[in-house]
Amino acid sequence: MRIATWNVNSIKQRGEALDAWLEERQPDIVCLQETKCTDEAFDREAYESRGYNVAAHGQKSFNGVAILSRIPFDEVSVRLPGDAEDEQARFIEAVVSTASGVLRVATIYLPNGNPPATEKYAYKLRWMDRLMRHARQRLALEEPLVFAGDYNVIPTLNDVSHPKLWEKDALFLPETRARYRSLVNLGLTDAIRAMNDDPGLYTFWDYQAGAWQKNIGIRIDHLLLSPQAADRLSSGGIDKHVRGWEKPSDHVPVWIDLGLNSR
DNA sequence: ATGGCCAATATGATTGGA
Repeated sequence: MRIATWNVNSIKQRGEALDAWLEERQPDIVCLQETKCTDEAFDREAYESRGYNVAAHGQKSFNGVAILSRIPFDEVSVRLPGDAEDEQARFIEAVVSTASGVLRVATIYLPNGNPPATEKYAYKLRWMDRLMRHARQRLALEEPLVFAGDYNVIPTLNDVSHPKLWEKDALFLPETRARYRSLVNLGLTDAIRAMNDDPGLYTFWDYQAGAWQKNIGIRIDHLLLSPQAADRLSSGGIDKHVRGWEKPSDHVPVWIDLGLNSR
């Protein structure tokens, strides 16, 4: 069972790249962020024709998430619980059945939070608190669970090429990283770090100032696993080469293989 | 890592991204 996450920065602009990458990587389940289109405008058929079931939750212009799955959805729910007033399209959770049992997957687009001294940062921290409460509840189910997405969090010094530059940024502030640690410390496993401790693993390179050419990047796209999922983790990686394609997103896909009888 | 980008929007300037 291959599960991936990718912040595509507009699904309309990324159609060709997404097609090429699906063909190359052959994921069973894909969590997408920043689709930037309404559910009406989402071209479901393009992915259904490739064998994927589609769950989309979008809004006009910004945000927007989706899950593509070769396995039919048993359940789909949108919006992170904990704030009925939150209108931003940042969360979908789905349940699928595998030969090895149930699998729960959520796509997450955690708020950026910049600039820090504003309501935007307060919203980010509140969203992280809600995510932690939700994760605690889901972990109690003791199921294979994957929370995958753009967390907009640089977890450690090992995940950034030029830490000085991010010192005062919402993605790297001590308060942000502490919230993220609390989330992980509920019992989640950062899949990429479980397999590879090397520095220089990035998932995002800014479009500006030649960041990609100079390999100035950060690791902010993560797959967090429940113990039942982590037990089955067999491999995974960051598809860095995709950043070098024509018309790239500023993020690249990250994927894992779980031994769950589909692959 | 700031001279240099990209996407969406009744669009040619502004907002959001990270």
